[in-house]
Amino acid sequence: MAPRPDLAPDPSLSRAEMEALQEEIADVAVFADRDLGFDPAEPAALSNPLAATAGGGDPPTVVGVDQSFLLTDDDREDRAISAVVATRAGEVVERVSEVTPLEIPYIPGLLSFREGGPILAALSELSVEPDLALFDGSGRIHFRQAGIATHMGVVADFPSVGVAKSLLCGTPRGETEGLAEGDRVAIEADGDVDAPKGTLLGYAVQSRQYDSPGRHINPLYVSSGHRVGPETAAGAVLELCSDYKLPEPVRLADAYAEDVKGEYVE
DNA sequence: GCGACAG
DNA sequence: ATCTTGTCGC
Repeated sequence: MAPRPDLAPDPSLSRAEMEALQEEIADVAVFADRDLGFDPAEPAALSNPLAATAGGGDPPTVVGVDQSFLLTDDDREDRAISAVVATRAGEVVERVSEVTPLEIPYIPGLLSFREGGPILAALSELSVEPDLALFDGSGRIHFRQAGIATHMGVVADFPSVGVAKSLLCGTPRGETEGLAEGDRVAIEADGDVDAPKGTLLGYAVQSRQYDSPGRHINPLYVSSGHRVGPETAAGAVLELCSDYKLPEPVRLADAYAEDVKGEYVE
């Protein structure tokens, strides 16, 4: 495979052109493990220093991507702060951020056309090569199987995973309320998705859960972005969650994006 | 017309 | 996403 800058999100396209581009993205995307820089059977190498060193070579580089926003009255001068944090065996090795003007409003299903450009701008400042990139949003769990994680993975050509806090589309194969920590429930294609009904799109993943009843934490919705299969995606996210609901790289990117925003306000 | 969806 | 106080439970 190779990077596909020609498929980068262009905010000036018409809605129909955006949707057509997403169909093309989904067409070239690989929703299975391919050329991974780590062993999917040993996800511990992603966060555990001991397991990471065991193999002999360099520990895989895992990056988390997230954004914060500077919103205005009329949403014509909104800016996005994109943050990327790179980790290796659980340690931060690099972080970059970029402030970018936003061209279009948020439209469900077309998120990557609003936020994708800003994210690519930040990624271009990164000096390390990601072995895995985690995004705040959907991957294959998308109407046209081309969520922001898939779009970014295909354009930059690195393994990517979508980590969403709510379900965009698709149907869980079972109950997703009050799951136990480590549980996963398959999300399959339904009539709203451009894929054969029943196609496995991803998993509801319970990364954290309270011990006692009463209150419960909602699961994350994890899906393949590009070059990662659904099981590996779910396993990687669980491995990368230590003490919080979000996988560490994404949590760190979220905090960094908030920090940078703080320098523009208050 | 009804339904309705990441960030 | 962002704007915000209090409040529940460990």
